[in-house]
Amino acid sequence: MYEKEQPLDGPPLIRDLLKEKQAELTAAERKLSAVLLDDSLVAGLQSITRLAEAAEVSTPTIIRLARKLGFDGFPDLQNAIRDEIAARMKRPLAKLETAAPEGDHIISRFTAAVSDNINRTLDRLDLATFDAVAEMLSDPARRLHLLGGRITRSNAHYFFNHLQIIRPGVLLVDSSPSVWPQALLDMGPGSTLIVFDIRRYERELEKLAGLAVQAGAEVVLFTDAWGSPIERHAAHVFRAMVEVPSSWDSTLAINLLIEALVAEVQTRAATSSAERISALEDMIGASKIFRG
Amino acid sequence: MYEKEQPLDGPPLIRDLLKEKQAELTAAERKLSAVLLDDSLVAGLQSITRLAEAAEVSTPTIIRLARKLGFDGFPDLQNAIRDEIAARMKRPLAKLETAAPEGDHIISRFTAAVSDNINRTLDRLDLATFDAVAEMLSDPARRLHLLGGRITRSNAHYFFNHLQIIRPGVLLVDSSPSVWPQALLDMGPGSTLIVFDIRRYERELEKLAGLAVQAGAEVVLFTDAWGSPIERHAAHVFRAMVEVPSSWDSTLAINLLIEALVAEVQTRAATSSAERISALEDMIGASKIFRG
DNA sequence: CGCTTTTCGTAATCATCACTACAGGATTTT
DNA sequence: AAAATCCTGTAGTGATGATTACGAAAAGCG
Repeated sequence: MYEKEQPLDGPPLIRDLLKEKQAELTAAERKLSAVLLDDSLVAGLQSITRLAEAAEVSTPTIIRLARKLGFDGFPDLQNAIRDEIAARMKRPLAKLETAAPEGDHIISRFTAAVSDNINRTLDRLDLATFDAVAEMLSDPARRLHLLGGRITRSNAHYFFNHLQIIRPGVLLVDSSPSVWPQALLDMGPGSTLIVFDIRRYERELEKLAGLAVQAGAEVVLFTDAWGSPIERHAAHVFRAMVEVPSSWDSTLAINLLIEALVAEVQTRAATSSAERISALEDMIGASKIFRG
Repeated sequence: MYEKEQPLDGPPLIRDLLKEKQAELTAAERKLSAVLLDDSLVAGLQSITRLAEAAEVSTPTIIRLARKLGFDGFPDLQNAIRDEIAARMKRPLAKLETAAPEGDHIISRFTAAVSDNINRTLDRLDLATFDAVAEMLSDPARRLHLLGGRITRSNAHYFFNHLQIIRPGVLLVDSSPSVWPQALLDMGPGSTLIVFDIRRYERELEKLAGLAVQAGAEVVLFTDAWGSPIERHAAHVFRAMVEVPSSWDSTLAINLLIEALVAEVQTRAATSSAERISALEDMIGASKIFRG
């Protein structure tokens, strides 16, 4: 009659059980595990048939997973889930916090900040700018040059990586300024220079951007909330929030913009890029290097 | 498949339904109602037989109560209870709400997906793994090798970029497999190989990871929800959700993990890395290249 | 490239469940 | 106090659920 208050480490939480055994799970089991974890296990309270449909696996798979976790069968697992949820409902707040990291763990504070950054970045985002840039990047006649700073080099590279596959005429500007003069030769009218410059703005970048504009190129700038000096040269500017509880800035909001742009450009250039991609995959499939 | 988000006052809460009808309930029904209310309705998720036992009433009583509340039968009531509990369990984490969540604009749909990815990635994240890896990466005696695949190369580079500044002994493995044999020479005990491998898993990466383990290195893997074959070699695994409305996968959740790790490693290695950073900044300040 | 092993779903079987019909018993009404 | 009404549980039935056995397909291995 009396419910025993569980010591913190009493019954193993199914959540943790799932995470722990994750490695030994098969593909289908992992799919199921994902569905369970998604809704804080609530999905596991349905009948085995419904759960199977929801997870797109067969009912035996569910039973096998239950057994793997150490339960007798599905009903046994279901009881455990109910108990766990009941326990969590007792102290709604206290228990939830352990589950969803709300503590002082960095990952929590960090995510909160990132979430905030993304929201604010999107609030400030001008959809017209987004569309205009997407349009510009989709024009196969245009030549695209990507340039990043010390930290944002990776972002430029990431963008380059995708654009290069989707369309022709994409170039990654080398990071060492000594070769920039040559790169400038290619930037004339019909060229777009995509620059990344967040705080601890780099003079050299602005210099190059200015010269590119003089040469007739258009500049698209990704910067932070405060705005890099390159803004004056830029035809289009994206301002992203970058502050997080770290000594470093977060470029996640910038990456979000990049990924969204890639998706959009991909869509617009669908036909031609489809060919490029399949051609590329053929090439990759053909060359099986390092097959010792 | 997809749970529709209920408007705040959409479905009448069963709790309230019960209180409302309390007056018209019979003795046995009231006994049942009490049991239900006790455990925040969780008791109602058992089979009708068990619930009957728990409430010390008969099964027909349960059905009659369900009907009185306006439900078709017991399963119908049970579904409502599950939905209600699911709603209450919804992640307390800050929801990333776009300014225009309703628009079909890609950026909206994209952000929604990313937000979901991040939440689900964190749900699955094992904090112990995070801490263990942070600890490992903070050990200045360890040698760190970073390796990415076709797409994830940029992520590896981003991680490398930061780690390199924070601590000594960080290496980025070249992307061309032809030079991997040399790289392998450096990977012995005391080395950590950090691999990124998301779907369209690359055989070559697994090959290298396997050899690295044989040589005595430890492997840390960043992969997607399905799990790269490298998992078997890995001492620590991070699984991130990567699906977005795009032909491409999103590595944002992976980047979040990376940034959080950087923040943590930075903190742990605070003293020594502070020196490194200021030394680096001095160097950057001193060499004013490209100042035409 | 063929073999073995593992994984996964289909289909058949068995158990349990939700529900209905009915009747004993309590409560109320006249 | 007798009759009618309402409440409640027992028992039985159809339906759904959980489980097992088996075979196809995929993955791993030599």
